[in-house]
Formats: sequence, C-alpha cells, structure tokens
Amino acid sequence: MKIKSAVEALSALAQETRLAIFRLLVQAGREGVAAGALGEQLGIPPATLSFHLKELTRARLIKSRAEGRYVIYSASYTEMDKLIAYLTEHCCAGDAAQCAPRKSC
Amino acid sequence: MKIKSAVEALSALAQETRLAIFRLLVQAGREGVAAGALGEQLGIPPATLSFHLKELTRARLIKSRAEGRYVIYSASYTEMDKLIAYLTEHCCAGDAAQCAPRKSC
DNA sequence: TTCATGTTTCCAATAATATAGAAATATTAT
DNA sequence: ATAATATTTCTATATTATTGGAAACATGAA
Repeated sequence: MKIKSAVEALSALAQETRLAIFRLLVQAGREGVAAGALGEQLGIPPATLSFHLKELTRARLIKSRAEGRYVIYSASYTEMDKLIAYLTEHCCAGDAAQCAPRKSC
Repeated sequence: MKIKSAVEALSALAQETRLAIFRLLVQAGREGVAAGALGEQLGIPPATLSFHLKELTRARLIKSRAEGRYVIYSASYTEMDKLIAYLTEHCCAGDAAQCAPRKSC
C-alpha cells in the first residue's frame, strides 16, 4: 500500500458518521446491509448517507452490489487488512518480543 | 475505545505528513526520535512539524519526553493497538474462519 | 553572560470537507 | 401506465484544517 491510498482510507474513516457506517458493515459480514437499512439504523438522511457511502467506496473500504432496487453495501476486509498492515509495518525496531499475535479481523 | 477518540486518532493519521511521522516512529521503537531528526528526515519546516506533532500527541498516538534541549517523540503502541481493535471489533458476523491471526505490531 | 542550537507559538492566507433539502433516477408492484 | 419505494446527484452554506515565516522560548556551551 502506498501512502496516498492509506491517507485516503484513513480520511474516509476519520469522520464519525463514516466510521459508524464502516464498523456496522465490518460487523455485518460479507452478506452486507442495504443503504436504506444503514440510514435507518444510524439516523442519517439519504443525501448525507449517500455522500458518505461514496467516500468510503472511493477509498475502497466498502463495496456495493445492486439487488433489485436495493444497493447492498459490505466491508472490504482485504482493504482493511492492508491498511492495518501499512500502519504496523516494520514496527518496534524489529523487537518481535513486543509483537503479540492478534486476530486478523 | 469510544468513537470520538477513534475519530481523533484516525484524523490525526489521515494526513500525509503526519502518517509519515507516525510510521517512522512506529518503526523506530520505544527509543524514539528527536523532533529535529524527524524534520530533517522528512524535510518538514519546524513550525509545520511542531503543528503535526501536536496533533498526533493530542490524539495520544505519540508521546514525548524531554532530554536536555531535545524533545524525543515515540509511538504509543498501546493506542495503535486500541485503534486497530476498535476497527476490527466483532468483525465478519462472528465467522471466525475468516479471521487469521496477525502480528500485533 | 553571551551565543548557538532545538523546539514551540503566533498569525494570516489558503484550501478542503460536511451537511441536508429538493430534484432526478431507477426499480418493483398494482 | 401510475404509484410507491430506494438511492443518488445537485446545490449552497458553514465549518475546519494546513502551511510556513517570524518571533518567542528553552537549554547547554564558551
């Protein structure tokens, strides 16, 4: 991952509404959630929700698929993992003792 | 971790200069790096560097200690780990099969 | 004390982002 | 075809962040 894409991803997450959306999708799993259901659960008006979903999509953190008149959004776990790997890369001056294993997602 | 602190941390990282500073400190380990050395390695003028270091400090992602006339900055691994845990919390709809272990830092 | 070095604060100009109402678009049901 | 539902685009406004020169503020050395 290059720094520009990392900044894009972090910028996308650095906003309360978008972070809430992303976490909800991370927890929802691959099946995803329809845009309307997201808006309802989080109390976001349609225009605002759409704006934020576009931002998260542009950053590749979420993806969408059409199902009839619904648009289903889901988290991109691979992109999330890439971002985390970028942040933690070559950490701790190579002192592996400080690096306990952690669940991937 | 609460959403407000997560947004603060993500905002702090969502900027090219600050992300470069943070990654450098993550890789430097607990020993840390003096402000001036950071500025020199990254080519950032003092005022700008100081502004960004303050932002990262406010977000608790880095900490500093004085050593003579130097100020030594270092990454806060615990805060980094908290942020990552917050992003990945309850992921994948509980489907552990998708969650491979990964190094913590 | 005086000077050199390292870091932070002050400031003003500039640039980027978030919000949501209203209208437009798309799909499905009657 | 008409109506109902789901989502996005258009638009304007308000808010917040970034930059770096100059000055101020330490600390250590001569």
